Amino acid sequence: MVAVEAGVTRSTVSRALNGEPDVSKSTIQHVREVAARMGYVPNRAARSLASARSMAVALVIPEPGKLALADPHLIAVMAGVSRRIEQSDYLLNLMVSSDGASGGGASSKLQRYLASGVVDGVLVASQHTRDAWLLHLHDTLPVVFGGRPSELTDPPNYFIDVDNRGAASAAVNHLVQSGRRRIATITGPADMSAAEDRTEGWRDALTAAGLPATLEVPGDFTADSGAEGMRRLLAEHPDVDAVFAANDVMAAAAVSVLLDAGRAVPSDVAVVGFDDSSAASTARVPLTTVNQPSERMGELMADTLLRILAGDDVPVSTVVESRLVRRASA
Amino acid sequence: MVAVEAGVTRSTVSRALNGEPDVSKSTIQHVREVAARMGYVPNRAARSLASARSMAVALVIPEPGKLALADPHLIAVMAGVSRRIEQSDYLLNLMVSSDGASGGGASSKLQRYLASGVVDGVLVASQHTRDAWLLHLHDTLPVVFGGRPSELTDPPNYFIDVDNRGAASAAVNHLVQSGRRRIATITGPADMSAAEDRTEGWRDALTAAGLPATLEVPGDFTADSGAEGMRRLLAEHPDVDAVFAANDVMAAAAVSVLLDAGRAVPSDVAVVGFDDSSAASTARVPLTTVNQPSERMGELMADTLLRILAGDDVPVSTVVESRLVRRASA
DNA sequence: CTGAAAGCGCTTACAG
DNA sequence: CTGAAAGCGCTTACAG
Repeated sequence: MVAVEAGVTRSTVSRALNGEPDVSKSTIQHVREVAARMGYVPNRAARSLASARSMAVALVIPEPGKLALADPHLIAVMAGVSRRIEQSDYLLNLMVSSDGASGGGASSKLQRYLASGVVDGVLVASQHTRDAWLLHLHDTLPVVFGGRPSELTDPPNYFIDVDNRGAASAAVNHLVQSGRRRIATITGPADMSAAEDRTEGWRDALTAAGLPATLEVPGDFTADSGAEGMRRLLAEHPDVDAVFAANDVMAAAAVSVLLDAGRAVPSDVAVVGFDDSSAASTARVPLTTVNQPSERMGELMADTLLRILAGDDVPVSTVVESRLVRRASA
Repeated sequence: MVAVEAGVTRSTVSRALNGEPDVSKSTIQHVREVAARMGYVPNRAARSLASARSMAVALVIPEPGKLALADPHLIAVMAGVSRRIEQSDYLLNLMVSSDGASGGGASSKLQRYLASGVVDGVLVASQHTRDAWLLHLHDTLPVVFGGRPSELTDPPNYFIDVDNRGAASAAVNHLVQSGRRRIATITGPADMSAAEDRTEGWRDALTAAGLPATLEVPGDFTADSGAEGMRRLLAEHPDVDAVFAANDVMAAAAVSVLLDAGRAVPSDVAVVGFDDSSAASTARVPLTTVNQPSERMGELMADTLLRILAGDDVPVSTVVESRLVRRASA
């Protein structure tokens, strides 16, 4: 520590720079001036080692990079997380895991990283049942999930979410109210709670209306799967008159397929999405969709983690408002 | 180090785990087994401190989070970087800086981080002249830029790029060849070399064709600026018959404004974009645009940095191929 | 309010 | 091929 040249010991310098309570104002002032003049920046590794805190948090996205970054909702969550963390003293460590298989290569690489002390806390952007190990990560580190984890654990996991089931039900009910009778759904990946809940909501609304909940085709939140799902619906159920897609990306793709097949949207087939992400407004027919405050949710995730790290008491789950946004597609 | 229980010293454990050359096969095997059984993961801070290497690299995006993550080209670059780094032993540290001002708060926070030894190298996703300090970061750390830096420095900076000027010129020439005569441009931010080069390319093509290069309105790569630019062009030059937008996001927004104004695309006004990002195919009229292999460029950036870190000799600049992709808009 | 000293958990010349 | 020892650059009880 060259800053010893300020005329005090390293201990004092350390304390002054870290703004500890019991240091005289004048010393703090002086030390900081000298440090600034010398362009001194404490070595982070040494600091971590000595203080047992890394002052960094990880944002884990357990999806192959390509997929993760193609989803505008996830991107918005990231933006929110990034914004909130930036305002803190913490550093953001992005970790996109391309594992795929259960506990495969990349995933265990990820596990090793998280166990190596590089971060003080973890944010999980989306979780699949195949990534069950994430559910127990909180035995080691504070963790906050975006979206309800796939399973309830005993010490529960913190999470931020919307009422997926209720919101989906309201969206489908809008279709029912506008006179649709053959309402299909293109689902999200079966191993994610948000997707499952949205399908349940679709079923709820149809059942309540006395309509059959049979037109269900699987998707995985990607545009390709949305297009494929829509094609299949048209082939197998040409009389379909409405589609609830579990996210906007799939809804936008479905709209494209419909238009290309000569079906008018919404007059022939109405389409509702979920997320109200950028995909909703740029779709060929602007989407009626469920607004989910994705960026705000990212901020809340980060904020919750930061508060846990600060030792505050925070609620285990935070459910934010969602609402149906009416545009042209339904 | 609890793994001393393997019957050897810490030194040997360290060497075995790090796969150093001069350790007997049997020892390596044994130590690794014991370590795996005990779930031992070396502390990264201690390792960094002792070895003077962090085994992490930073991806710096000197844009406000909102902006950065709204640009599909940058997202693709990120995906490429992430993919390549994932395959290495390095960790990816994402740093989105919202500074804005010259050397302001967030920017100096960023500078401190980079100086604190958290990373062994830096990737810069996009650079503005206002971020001049980035140009000299290579005095301290290996750095690779995405896109030619705004200024030539003496020890030059490494970068990956496309021939923005040539590609833009070819794109505009396509408009000229198809009979357009009043060809406007909506530019990117004036403080970025890629934007400047694309405007030059537009000018080149018009000059070569003996057409006036006067219809130039400023944009900043955002959808809003593209829409605003298009509105302004329509108001001030209602006879415009083609537009070269410096990126797809602006081009897609321009298409929307044109359609809403009752102009047919491309028959009334042709539109060409740049990037061939996801915005090109999802535009209301699929965009004719300059394909830039964004994800590949991200991979190359990462790969170049990794090779520098490995001590290899690498070329200062790598220019990848771009090509005009014809779709419906021009 | 400030010093002197120990220690965080590894790696790495230096011997052997 | 492996040990013993020093040291990486900080923080933090412990005294005073």
